Amino acid sequence: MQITRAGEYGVLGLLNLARRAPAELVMIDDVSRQEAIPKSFLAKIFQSLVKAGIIKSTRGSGGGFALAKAPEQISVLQVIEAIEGKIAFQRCQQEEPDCEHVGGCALCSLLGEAQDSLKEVFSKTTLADLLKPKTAPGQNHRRGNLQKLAETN
Amino acid sequence: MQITRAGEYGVLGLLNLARRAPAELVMIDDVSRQEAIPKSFLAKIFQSLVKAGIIKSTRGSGGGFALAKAPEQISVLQVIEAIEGKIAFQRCQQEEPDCEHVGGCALCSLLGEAQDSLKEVFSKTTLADLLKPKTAPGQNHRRGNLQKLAETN
DNA sequence: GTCTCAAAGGATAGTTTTTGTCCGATTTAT
DNA sequence: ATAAATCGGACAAAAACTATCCTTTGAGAC
Repeated sequence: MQITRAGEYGVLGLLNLARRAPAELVMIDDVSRQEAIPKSFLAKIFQSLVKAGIIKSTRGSGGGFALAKAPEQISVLQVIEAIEGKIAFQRCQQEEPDCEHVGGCALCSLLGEAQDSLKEVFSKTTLADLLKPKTAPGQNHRRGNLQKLAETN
Repeated sequence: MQITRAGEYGVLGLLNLARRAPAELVMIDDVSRQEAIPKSFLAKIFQSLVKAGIIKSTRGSGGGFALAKAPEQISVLQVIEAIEGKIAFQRCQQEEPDCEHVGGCALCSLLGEAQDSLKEVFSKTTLADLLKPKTAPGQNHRRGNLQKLAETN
C-alpha cells in the first residue's frame, strides 16, 4: 500500500521544473542529476507525463522539457494517475464485474470510499502547493509524524 | 495502489466467521470453499490474524478458527495491517529518514495526509458494519460507483 | 498409547509488478 | 552532415505477491 517510486520521481521531477522560469527547457539529465533519479527511468516517466499533457517536450539540440501548464493547475492526482494509471481500489467492479463474494459488496463499497478519500487528498493539492515553503498551520503533517516517531522510539 | 488479495481474502474470511454463532469453530477448509479462496493461502492469512489476536485457533480434531472479539471490535484497518503490515505511504520517514529530495518534504507531508485519510476510512469501519445489509443513506458508495460506470459506458 | 484430524510453520515455486537499462529511430539546431 | 536530445520498444533484474507442499505440533477419540 504505497505510491510507487515512479510516481514519487514524477512529482519530484515536476517540482524541479516548476521551480524554474515558466517555459525554460530543461534536459532530463539535469533533472535526473539534481533530484538523484536514475536518468533512463525518469525519461520513461516524463514520457508518460508528456502523453498526459502535463509537460511538453522539445526534441533535438537545445531541447528538453517544460511544464505544459501552471503549477497551480497540476494536481498530484493527475501526476500519479498519469504515471501509475488510475487509482482503483475495487477489484470487484474493475476486473471482476460479477462480484461473487458473499457479503463482498460491502467490502467493495468500503474500498470505493477509501479510494475516493485518497483521490480527494491528491486532487486538492497542486504542484504550487508543494512548492510553498511551509504547510498551513494546523496541517503540518511532517511535524505530526516526527512527534509520532519520538513517541515510539 | 491497491489492497492485496491477501488483505481482501482476510476480510472476506473474517466476515465468514462473523456470520456464524459467536464461538463456533470453523475449519479453514469450509471458509476456503465457501468464499472461493485457495485453502493454503487462506491458512497463511489466518495465521497472521491469529498472531494479531483477531481470531483464535484450536488445533486437532474438531478444531478450527473463531473470532477472538466481537465483529464490532474488529476494524478493517486492524485486519489489513495484520496481513499486509502497517500502512505506510511515506518512504521518506520510514526507509530514508534523511530525506534529501529538494522540496521532497512537502511531498512527505502530503503522503502522510493521504495515509492518515486512508487509515481513518479503514479504522472507522468494523466487520459488523460490513455485515449490515445496507449502507447508511447518503453513504451508499456502491450506488455511486454504479452510476459512474453507467456514465462512462 | 496411538490414531486421526486440523492448525503451525518453514521452504519453495510461479507469476506479476516494479524498477530500471539499452539501443536504434526520430527530430531539431547549428 | 553532425551533434544533441527525446521517443519508443525490447529487455533484464529485483521485489512483491500468490500461492503450494511438507513436516511438525497439538488436541481429541478410541
